[in-house]
Amino acid sequence: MNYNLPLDRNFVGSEAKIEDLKCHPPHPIETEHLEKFSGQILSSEKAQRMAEFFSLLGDSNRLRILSVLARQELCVCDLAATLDMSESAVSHQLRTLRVMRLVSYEKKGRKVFYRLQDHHVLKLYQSVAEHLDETD
Amino acid sequence: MNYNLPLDRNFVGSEAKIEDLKCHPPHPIETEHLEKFSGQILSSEKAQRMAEFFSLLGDSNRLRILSVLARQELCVCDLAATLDMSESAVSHQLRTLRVMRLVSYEKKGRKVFYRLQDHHVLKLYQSVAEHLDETD
DNA sequence: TGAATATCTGAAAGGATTTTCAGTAATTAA
DNA sequence: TTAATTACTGAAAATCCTTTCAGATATTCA
Repeated sequence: MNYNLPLDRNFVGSEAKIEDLKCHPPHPIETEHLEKFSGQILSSEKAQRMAEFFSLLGDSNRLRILSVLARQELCVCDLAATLDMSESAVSHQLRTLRVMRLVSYEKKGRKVFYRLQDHHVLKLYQSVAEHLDETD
Repeated sequence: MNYNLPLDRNFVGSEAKIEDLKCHPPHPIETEHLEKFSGQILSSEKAQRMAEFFSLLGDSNRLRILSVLARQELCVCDLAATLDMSESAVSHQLRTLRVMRLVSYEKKGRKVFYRLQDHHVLKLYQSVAEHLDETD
């Protein structure tokens, strides 16, 4: 991703109630403001857990794995062949998805079949897919 | 396995070819199934765009920035003070959020006030927050 | 039994991302 | 006008992630 859009520095400033928020001297006024809703700011701990969840879906190969498993359960080697990934890479990603309880598995002979476990992600997936369709 | 969700338009794909599958012996039953769905796998291009979107939410500091902006617009230095981040780090993150059109900004004097632009993310945000509350 | 297959694993390589650092520019205050 | 404040930026440092590589184990097949 390349984010190289310059900020528009010729922005026409509008009249504002700057007295509401002043950074200096060290935030006497807005500190009160911030305290008012500080109890509603996402805690670092919860932010971390949410970020981990979103990050799970933040990899194209993991998304493709999930999209295939949404259709049918598959063994590792079929997943690898279907997605054109190495079996080792697929296995590593499946472990991540396994640990985070997004997929479950069942061993059959020397193969291991994986399937979706968390159907909640499908709704997120669909929601974002539609969103991207809209804004394109 | 079909979970009966209208996902078909999300699966624009051509990557699954039965002859690519290399499990030995190839599974007769699964192979038939795969053929049925082979045109519906998430394409690499779309997977990439979806992954970029999810990755945006896959950082705890970006999530905390969004959670604060969900309550009120704020300038960079107040964001930095509130979130205990350097102003530079906040500025870098705001740029990515800006480029991806999740926030907009307005310059007032020497301050730049940021606010949420894409309220779609709030729904995703709340959805995952609730999900994590459930499963804890 | 020995060979082939399927999967998993840790470590290292190779990338990508995030923060810090140092500097610049614009605006305001003294 | 000069100093202070606010925000942005590129480059480097520090982190984090993903894949490859080189085995290891278990299962099936001939």
